Amino acid sequence: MNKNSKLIPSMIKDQRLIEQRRQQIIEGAVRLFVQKGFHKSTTREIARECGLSIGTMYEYIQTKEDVLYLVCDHIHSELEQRLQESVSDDDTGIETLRKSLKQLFKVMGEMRTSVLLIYQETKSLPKDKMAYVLSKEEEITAIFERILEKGMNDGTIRIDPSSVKLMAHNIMVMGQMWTFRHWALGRHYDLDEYTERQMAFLLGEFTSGGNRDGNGNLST
Amino acid sequence: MNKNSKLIPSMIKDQRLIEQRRQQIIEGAVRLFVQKGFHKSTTREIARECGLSIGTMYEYIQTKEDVLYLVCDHIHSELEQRLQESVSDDDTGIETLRKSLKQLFKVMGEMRTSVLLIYQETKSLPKDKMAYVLSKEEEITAIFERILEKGMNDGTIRIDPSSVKLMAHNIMVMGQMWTFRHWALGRHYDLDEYTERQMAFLLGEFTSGGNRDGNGNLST
Amino acid sequence: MNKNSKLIPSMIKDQRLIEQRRQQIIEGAVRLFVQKGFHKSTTREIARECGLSIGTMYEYIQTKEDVLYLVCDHIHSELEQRLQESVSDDDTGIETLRKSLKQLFKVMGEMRTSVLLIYQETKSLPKDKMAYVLSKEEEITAIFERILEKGMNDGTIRIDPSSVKLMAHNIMVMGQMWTFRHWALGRHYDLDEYTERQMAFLLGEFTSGGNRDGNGNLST
Amino acid sequence: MNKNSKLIPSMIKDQRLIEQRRQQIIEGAVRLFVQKGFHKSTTREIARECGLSIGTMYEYIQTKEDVLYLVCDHIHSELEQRLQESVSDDDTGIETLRKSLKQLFKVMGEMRTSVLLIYQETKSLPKDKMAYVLSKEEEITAIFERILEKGMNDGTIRIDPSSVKLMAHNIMVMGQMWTFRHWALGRHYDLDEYTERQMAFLLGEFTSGGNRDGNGNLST
DNA sequence: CATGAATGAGCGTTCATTCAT
DNA sequence: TATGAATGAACGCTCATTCAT
Repeated sequence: MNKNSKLIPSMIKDQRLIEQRRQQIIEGAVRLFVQKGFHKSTTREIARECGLSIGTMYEYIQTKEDVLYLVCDHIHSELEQRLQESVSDDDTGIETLRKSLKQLFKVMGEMRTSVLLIYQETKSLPKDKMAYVLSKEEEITAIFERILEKGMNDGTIRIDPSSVKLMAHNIMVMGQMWTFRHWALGRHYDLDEYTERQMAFLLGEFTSGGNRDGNGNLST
Repeated sequence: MNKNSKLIPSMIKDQRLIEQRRQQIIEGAVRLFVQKGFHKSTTREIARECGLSIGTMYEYIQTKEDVLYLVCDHIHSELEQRLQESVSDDDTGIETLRKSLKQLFKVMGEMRTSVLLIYQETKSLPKDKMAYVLSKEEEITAIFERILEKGMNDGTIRIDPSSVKLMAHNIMVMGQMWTFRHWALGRHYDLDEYTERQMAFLLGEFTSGGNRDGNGNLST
Repeated sequence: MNKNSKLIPSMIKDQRLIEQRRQQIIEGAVRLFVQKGFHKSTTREIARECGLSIGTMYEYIQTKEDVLYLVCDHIHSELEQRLQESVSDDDTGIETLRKSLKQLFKVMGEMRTSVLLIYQETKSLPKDKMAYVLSKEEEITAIFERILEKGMNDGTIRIDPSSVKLMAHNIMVMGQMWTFRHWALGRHYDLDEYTERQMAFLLGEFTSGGNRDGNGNLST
Repeated sequence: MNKNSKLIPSMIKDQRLIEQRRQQIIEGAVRLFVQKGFHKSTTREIARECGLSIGTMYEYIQTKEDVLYLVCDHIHSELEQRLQESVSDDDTGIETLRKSLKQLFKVMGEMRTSVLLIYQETKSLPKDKMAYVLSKEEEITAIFERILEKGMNDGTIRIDPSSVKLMAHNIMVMGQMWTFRHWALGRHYDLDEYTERQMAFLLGEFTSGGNRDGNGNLST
């Protein structure tokens, strides 16, 4: 992608090759980082896992942190794409929400370890790259904001407008929770149970109104 | 504390001194880790920040990771204690919940950077220490489990019994969210708004019943 | 050599280069260890003496102890080879013994400081490496066992069969003695005198019979 | 002993106490050094093993190497004394030799690990202390020189006068051999066999004459 | 384009020794 | 005399990065 070409200069001219090699790097690095974490993985190990020589790898990146950025960006992209897939213009707001939530939990189940990875290692990114990754996180969150707004517009979702952003974040966090609290949640719930319960929790809020006061009472 | 004395042996005999120096280490390390993170802080920097020589610091710990454990354990302890403070036997379940949630968000506001720290660095702990820290995290979560159960027993909270654990985790995560999503949330909400909205969200669930199906509809 | 490649892994792929650099390391290390001993030599000093950077040196070894092993093994190999050279199938047993003893003392004279080195530092080797070095020491000793047996078979050497092993060890020790007692012996004897006297001592035993009892009397 | 008091100054005035504490240090240190060697034993460990605090220990020594010296000197003294015990003016030369050799091997059997210790660690002593220890080694060797001379004078031992020193060293080395080659010798001989064979070897030489030429032939 | 040997600053950790109490 | 907490120079070793081939 062009943005990466700008954020991460390469010594190589052939854009095709860059794309291909970076894909290799991402795949190897994800495998390794999921196992050992970013800090405990050496550049040599990353290169070996990618099937590249260390010298060749460095033709396509500038620093080890670039690898982490590539990885985070890739996972985010996959996440975004798969969430976007579940959104259809033909559905009502609540219907879209229902489908996208299902998809969210499904995807979090399937990408559990890699989502956990970006969750834990984003902070190791250099300032500029981190800002980029966080902005992507916000974009993904915005998918849910738009769904909520759609539901508000078509009357299928009731929610205080100023809470839309927050609820979108809540949704995202409930998805990620499955990855970063799996050590505890996984002992008590399987993904289906988790999905059903969290959806009930969220959808209850959106259908009952979200017009409650701080005490949980419906405002009149 | 005795547990630390067992988990982290010291060369020093005087228990008082160990307690005092470790407190020094924790304070210095928190300051530094919040600024630079665990991995980018060197042992020499930690020692300097604590006002100890590197040699002296190592009389009170065994490895750099021990410092991280000390820090995590300390923050957890403070967290637990402050949450526990807000729990009174005299209140009804829902009342206790309301107070403890208020306290949760208040504490997360005040300890934001240090809670974020343990949140991000726990994974860098060695296996045995990490297990210990996670078990503490579960203990804290259990505070909310007990509150929810109390409310169920006195009829002030309605919730599916099998969802108690999950909701306790949801509560904890909503608290921590303020620290790890503050980069986004902080631009749109202040802590009071955040508190009020999240409490409304949670208390709505608990008072309306939690007897909804996966579509958010109240079961009949 | 293959055995070293297995005992001491290297990060470098080119076997030629490994051989060459390890030779460099051995030469520098012997020079240094002879001067200062193993413990007082730092890895940086070793590297400097070898003409390598510390990083480069560590591409060819894993630990400082590996250097010691390389050194011990090299000296042993040279020792073994030079002793083996003096053994010819065409000579009688006693003749072979005479020649090999001469060679032994000659070599001990020429390799005095380096033999002293392995003699003093072998004990600093890690368990597995030490076992290997000691087994090599036994192999070298076995050279003399075989010579004695040859002489027994062709009737030129008389010795109690059960003393063969011991006498082989005695021979080896008389060789090494020149290195580790040189501080005293060297003040009274030169190498030629030492050689002649020790040979007379040993050969006297082997020609007169070795059939004496514990009192030194010839058994009848 | 006075010599130690001069070689190793102490902060303490009371000579009795010095003697006693140093005995403590020697006993603890020998135990430790035999197990782990000098270099791998820390001063803290030595102090603990002696039942002294590190501070107290340092009141009676100046450096860690002093401990090694104390140990070497002590073992040497015991060795010397026990050898001296076996020498009686009433016996003939050959008789004295026979008894002292028996005692030598007996003592080497009993003090095997500690003799090995001084044998391996003497080289780690600082120059001046090492010279002192080596001079002690020579003194002990001189015991055998005197025995051999006695036998030459009373006609019970035949040996080339210029070989006396060498044979005394040979005797000493045959004694020490039991300690530093025990890893190999011990698999084939027990101490009694070793003693008998080595005595036969030595006594054969001394009774047959030692008047052989470099080829082992008796000179006419 | 690809390679991998070379580099050295910098890391975590140790431990002989001191000295205030 | 006895103590043990404090010290910091120095150690062995790592690893991201470079660059000659």
